[in-house]
Amino acid sequence: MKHWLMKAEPESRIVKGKDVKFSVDDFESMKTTPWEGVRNAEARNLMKEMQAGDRVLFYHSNCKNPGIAAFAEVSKEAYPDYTAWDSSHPYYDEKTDQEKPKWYMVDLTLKARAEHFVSLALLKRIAASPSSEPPADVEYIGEEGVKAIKEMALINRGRLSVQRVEDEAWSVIEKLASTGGWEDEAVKKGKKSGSDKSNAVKKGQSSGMKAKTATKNGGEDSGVAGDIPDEAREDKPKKPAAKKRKAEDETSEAQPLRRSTRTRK
DNA sequence: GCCAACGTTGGC
DNA sequence: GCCAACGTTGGC
Repeated sequence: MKHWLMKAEPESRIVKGKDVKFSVDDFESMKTTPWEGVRNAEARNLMKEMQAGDRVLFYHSNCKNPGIAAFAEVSKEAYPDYTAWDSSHPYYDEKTDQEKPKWYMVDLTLKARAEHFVSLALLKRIAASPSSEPPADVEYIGEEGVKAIKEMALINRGRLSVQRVEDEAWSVIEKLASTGGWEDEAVKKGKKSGSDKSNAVKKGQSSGMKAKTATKNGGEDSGVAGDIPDEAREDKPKKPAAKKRKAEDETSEAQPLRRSTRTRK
């Protein structure tokens, strides 16, 4: 079984007139969701490698408090991302069609929220230890744990929205998420980390990575308010729309047309 | 909102 | 195939 990390944006964002927001609350309410909208070749190729049962870290990206919010699993292996040929979809890609799908997605099923939100700030703080000696508050991860974190793509390859997570890193994250023990630097309301275990997830969403538009039923935020401590919530103004990434794939399929990003010069 | 890092485009 | 210019990601 392999492990992965997939990014989603917890904050609203309008793309082509639609809010592609998708929160963990939504994820939780729908249980299983297609991870549509990935328009990056490397990320797509990684999704094609995923097997049913593989475990996935659900990551909050591009928000005030980025980090790992939940655990999920691959419930359906790669299949064509039909949103690519839906012209009304935010991530419509005019260059592909059903005859030759270029983009793929998998289905993910939420397994559990992280009891303790594992923030990027924490992971970076751990990774910053020159000696690989773990910080005192998370000393239970040991030196090996520090080394595993240092090697995470999340730390050294920031822009990849779908990444492989090595087994050691996976177990360190699991340990952190279930044990806690550090001061959550990102918490705004003064909540501590030790006592509450639900501080983790709040809303997750995907955007640059997965565009989850369809399923939102309107009130995602309201949904699981119960377990969501406010600290984790982020509210940023929505960003301008159309910013999605659409990297072309270089790898496998040949793509006849590529959108030129630099045409506007 | 700013801007660093990094991926991609596309001229040569 | 190299690499400069330019876009985008995404943390801060």
